[in-house]
Amino acid sequence: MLRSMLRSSFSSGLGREATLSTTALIRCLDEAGLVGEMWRMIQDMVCGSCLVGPADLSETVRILGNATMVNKAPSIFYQIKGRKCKPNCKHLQLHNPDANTGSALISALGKLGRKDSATRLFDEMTQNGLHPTAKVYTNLMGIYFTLGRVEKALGMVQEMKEKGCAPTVYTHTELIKELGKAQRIKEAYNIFMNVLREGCKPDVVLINNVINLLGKAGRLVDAIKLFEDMESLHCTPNGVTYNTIIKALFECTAPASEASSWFERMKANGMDENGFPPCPAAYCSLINTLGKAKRYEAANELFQKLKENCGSSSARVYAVMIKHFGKCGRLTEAVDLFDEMKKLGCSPDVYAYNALMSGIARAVRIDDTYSLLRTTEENGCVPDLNSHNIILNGLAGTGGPQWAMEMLTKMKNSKIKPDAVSYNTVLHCLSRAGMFEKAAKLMKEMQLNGFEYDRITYSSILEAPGKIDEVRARTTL
DNA sequence: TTAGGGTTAG
Repeated sequence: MLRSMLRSSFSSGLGREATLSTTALIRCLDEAGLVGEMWRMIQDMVCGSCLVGPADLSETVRILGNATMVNKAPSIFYQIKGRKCKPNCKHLQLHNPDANTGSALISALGKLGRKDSATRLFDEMTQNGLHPTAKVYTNLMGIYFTLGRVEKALGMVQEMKEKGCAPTVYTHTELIKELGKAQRIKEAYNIFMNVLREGCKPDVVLINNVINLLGKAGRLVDAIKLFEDMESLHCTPNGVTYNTIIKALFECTAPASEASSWFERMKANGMDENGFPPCPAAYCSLINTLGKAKRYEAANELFQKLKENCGSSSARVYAVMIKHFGKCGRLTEAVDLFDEMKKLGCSPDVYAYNALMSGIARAVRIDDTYSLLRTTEENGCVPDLNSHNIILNGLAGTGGPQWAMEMLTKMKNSKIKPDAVSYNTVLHCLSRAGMFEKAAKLMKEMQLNGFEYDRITYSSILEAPGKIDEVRARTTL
């Protein structure tokens, strides 16, 4: 019924009004989640005879870009532009809707991974006399960063300034975040200081980003100083700010008391009222950081708190906790958690299975590991390369070089090919057994298959002989 | 459009 209603509305009018109503209907279909209907409607619009204006085109591309149909957006853009929009383009080019279309399309192309098309479209837009908005510049800058073209990205900021387009807080945030990722911490921090000096008002997201990169670089003092400065910058710290600081404290191996005093401070600021931290992602990150620091009890406490506050947990955080329980030998608790997640209707994914499997393999229960691998498959979860490496490691531990080599051969003949981790695992096992010739041969093979030796490769083969001597020394005593 | 989530080997 809806479809016929839409159809009649579409065919009843001619020209601009009809198109406008079509766009409105497309928007409705999008909001209602009727993706199939929406797509048919758009195709009707494209194939029909009425003119599609830049505003409609812009809106359509935007909807497609935001919906899961991002890959359809460019083709629609070019179809309409080529067939219908052209006659109007000359005088419409300087209109905002066309700039918006280009902006939406650049964003869609970026999401699609078609970065070269995005940059080309940008050039096309500027050559046609369109003035890109700050949003477009920021978007394109992000694209250059992901392409690893840092200087070109920085050039975008320069260019926008020269063209009289003022960078926004989004631009600064993106710029500082990306420079941080590229390990150019000092530069990022200087840019932030310049932003302040130039009188641009930072917001809490920008500051959180700066705190985050300072913490990651081990500049804890600067990170905390910035936190203290927030009040004078008229920014109120939120849950993410506190989490970022606390995470930085853990990563810089600050004393536990210092981290808990920040927890208390956060609670005192009312962050606990609405369920702290504000979202499970923060918990997950903190739990993992605590586990890595071998502070398993603290990790478990936080995990329990997450369940209390959010009612349920995601498979991701379960996998993290299961992994850490397995690592510290608390296998029973790992298994209990695995059962608990199933009972609560949170079906384990390959990460959860791998986490449990590695715990079981660590406890040298290779048969159980195998049976878990089968269960993984039965539950529609496809074991991946990591699952195989976990089994390989278990086999190497219990059955020695022979089992390890057998499994490696099996992997080479199967769909899931061994990677550097697989080779390192077997190399370690061979060296431990004193089979250095075989190890040397395997290293050659590893290199031939395109895997470089890394720190772990060397430590695997070099530490093992030392251990053999230890064993010999003990037995001759 | 902007911050924060998990895999294996030593």
